[in-house]
Amino acid sequence: MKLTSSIQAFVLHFGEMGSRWGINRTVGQIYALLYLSKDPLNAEQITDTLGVSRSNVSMGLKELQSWRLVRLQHFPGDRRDYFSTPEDVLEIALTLVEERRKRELDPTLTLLRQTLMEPATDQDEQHAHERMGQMCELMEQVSQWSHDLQKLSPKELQRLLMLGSAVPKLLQMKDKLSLVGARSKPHRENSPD
Amino acid sequence: MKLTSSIQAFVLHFGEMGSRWGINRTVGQIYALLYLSKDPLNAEQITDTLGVSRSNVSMGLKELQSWRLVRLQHFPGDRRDYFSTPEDVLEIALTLVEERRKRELDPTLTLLRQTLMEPATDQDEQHAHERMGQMCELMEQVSQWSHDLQKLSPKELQRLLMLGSAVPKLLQMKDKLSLVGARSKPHRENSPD
DNA sequence: TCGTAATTTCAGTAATTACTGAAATGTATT
DNA sequence: AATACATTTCAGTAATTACTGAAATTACGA
Repeated sequence: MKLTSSIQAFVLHFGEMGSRWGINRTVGQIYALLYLSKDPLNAEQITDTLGVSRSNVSMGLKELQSWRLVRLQHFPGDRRDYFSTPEDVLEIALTLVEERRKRELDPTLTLLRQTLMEPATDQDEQHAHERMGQMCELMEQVSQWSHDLQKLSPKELQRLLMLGSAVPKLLQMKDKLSLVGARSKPHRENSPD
Repeated sequence: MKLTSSIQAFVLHFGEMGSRWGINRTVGQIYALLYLSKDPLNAEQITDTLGVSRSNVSMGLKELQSWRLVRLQHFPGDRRDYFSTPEDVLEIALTLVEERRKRELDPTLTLLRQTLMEPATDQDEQHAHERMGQMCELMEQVSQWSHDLQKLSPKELQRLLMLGSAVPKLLQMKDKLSLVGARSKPHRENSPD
């Protein structure tokens, strides 16, 4: 793929942002390239375009696959692997949310749950456990949000995104309506599926 | 501060997760310690507890301040700096969302807006610009969400968190209501402030 | 303004992470 | 089963990031 100046700028930028996003430069650049490319690319094409080693591209593609951010496909009469990104940016974002939850939240959630099983032994630990409990509760909720997001249809997601700060207004509306057929405080506002 | 086994486990865990969260081990450990501590701590106490160099703690605290994740305070008759984290985990989470937006989204958004000002020169670039446009739009929306979140009261935030997958149901409700006093499709569902 | 305590800076070094090239492994074709 | 092509693995090296200790700076009280 030809690197016009604006495409190159984007690719280099993704390389630089990589470290902030928890991936390395090459992985960032590979992703940027695949994201912009009209057609799927094979490893050799990526190698040539980016000017990095073939093995580096191989490792980068494996990493991107572990994030479920690229798709592997084949063409008849060609046994090389071709890679592409999903068309839909919302789908991409959803994958990103899910994978970051797994990597950045779940391990801590596991530790917190384990730790909170044991009773606190002294004063300091008492307080520490309270704090861990608060963090745990919040992380559970965020984690649940992430799971719930995955279930939404693209349409619903798109609407949710556009809502923005209008959400609290919706909540107010809901309150007014609830006054009619009111039940006593439910712990969680989801009705069980 | 005494490191009981569960406190130590938490501190070490935060150190290890640091690299995934975009901070280094020491910064993670310092934060964990401050988060769990009942009272504010000064740099020397942190140094002693973690067994790292005084200068490392100094740099770590600066980093945490740049994230706005710790607060500096003083006690009468003591000129050392004492650090603590906010009580409210929701407030902490909000700060985190805001700072990550600044660091992980805004630079890319800036690049995309700049790039999309220029017209595409050829076929490949044409397609690339369309893709950049899609990404830009999505990032604008996510960025706006982040901004909007900052404006919510703790109460509203708490309710929003508990909503989870019930949000689409709310959307449906809204649709039904909107049928009454319906306007023609607004581009964004927020009413301007 | 001098002395002392606290903090920051920074050059040097340690530790970690990223990348390369060569060799090994896998896979389809003849 | 031999060949050709594609991909992966991995040891060695390069590059980056993290950490330390000493020196410099800052802030305050005498």
